[in-house]
Amino acid sequence: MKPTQILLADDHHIILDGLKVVLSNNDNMQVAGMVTNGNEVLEFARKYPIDLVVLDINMPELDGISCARILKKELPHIKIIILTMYPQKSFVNEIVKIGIDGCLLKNNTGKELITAIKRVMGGQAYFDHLKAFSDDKDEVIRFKLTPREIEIIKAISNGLKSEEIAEQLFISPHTVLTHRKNILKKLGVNNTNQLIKYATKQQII
Amino acid sequence: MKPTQILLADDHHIILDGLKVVLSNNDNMQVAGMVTNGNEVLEFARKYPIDLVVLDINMPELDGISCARILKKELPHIKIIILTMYPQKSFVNEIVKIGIDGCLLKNNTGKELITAIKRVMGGQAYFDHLKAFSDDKDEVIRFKLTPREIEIIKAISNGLKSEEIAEQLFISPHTVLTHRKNILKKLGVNNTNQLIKYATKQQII
DNA sequence: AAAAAAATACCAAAATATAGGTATTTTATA
DNA sequence: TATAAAATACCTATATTTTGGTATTTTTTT
Repeated sequence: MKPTQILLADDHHIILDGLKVVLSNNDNMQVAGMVTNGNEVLEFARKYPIDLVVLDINMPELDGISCARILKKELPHIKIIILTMYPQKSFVNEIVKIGIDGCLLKNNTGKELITAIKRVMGGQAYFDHLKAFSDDKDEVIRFKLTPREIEIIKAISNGLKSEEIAEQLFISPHTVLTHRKNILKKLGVNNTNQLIKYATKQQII
Repeated sequence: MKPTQILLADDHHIILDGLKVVLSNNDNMQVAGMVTNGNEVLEFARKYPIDLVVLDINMPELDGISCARILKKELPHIKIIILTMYPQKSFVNEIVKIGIDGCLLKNNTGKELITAIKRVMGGQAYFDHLKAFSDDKDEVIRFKLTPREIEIIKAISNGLKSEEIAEQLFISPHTVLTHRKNILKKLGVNNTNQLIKYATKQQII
């Protein structure tokens, strides 16, 4: 059987190096390429016949999730496994929607990645940390932020005050205040400080 | 020559796995152990004769920097290389003070780690990303936070208000306000929102 | 023991955020 | 084309942070 052609994507070379060696020990898997951002993933996937991509979420230029979305539309036969540092609930929704095949945390052995790849190539989904990722899916959905809200959060985290945000987005300061209220409520946090910590950890910003 | 005995410390197993394989290809280096937090590093180092530790900064229980500090006092012959995700200016000072032997970013090839280890074992320091780490050392020193200030920042990021922080630390609310003022001034940020973003990115919290 | 750094405490005014609402318009989606 | 979701806007009151000061005590370093 032809070995599974795998593309590795992570902006940290040392992780790529590690992953490569881990997978190289396996006869029916071959690392076809290693790239460091989402755009390079697309370029590579359009050019070479790969079977599976291991995608880090946080990459410069084009992040893993956005990349996966494009990839699944353009080349739906390519399997996608997301490899991330932390469980990011904010993405569960997207992950399911896009049709990503597998998800696992970096806090995991190489063996587990191999298991995941095998499972996914066999047509099954692999969400080892399903619990961590979606232990309360409804909650996640309920808390889903709108694009505008994410814009607002980013502005807040940059230290802009409501009035400045309003100017920047050409809307009324009242609207900004409303957004802020909604955001706090959705995320179940009490104030902006908690919001920023949460958003940073969840890598919304 | 006896191979260099190396202890790897990172809270992400997949990185440990990767590092191990990368180093295993080298005859005069041997991975003596792999651990996932600072306390385990200390336990291991007290028990087994290791030559060098590769330390991640961000680990649960006992972080890399604190661990290095203890290690250098207790077992000064052990070389320490810090391996971190981002250049964290806030730590440059500490790194120099503690006498850490090397520093490199995870965004780096395995080859570079091997080079670093060789260099460090040869008695030299290895700060490949010295520039990233300390392109403005004076600034870093000027901006250095006191332990108390870091405590305050953590509390703020948890969403506590000044009064609550005061209660928690058994000090006057006025003192908390003073600390907050000093922190903002030291870090050159305009408000708490910027502070939290900065602190999170720099991984002060 | 002296000097420097860190932690402590207080005052007062101005600026901002938060909490409680209601309500209309625009944009997606079924 | 209905319907739902998102974005918009406003009001009032209270809570909290931020700014600009001064100053003493404790701890650390030289």
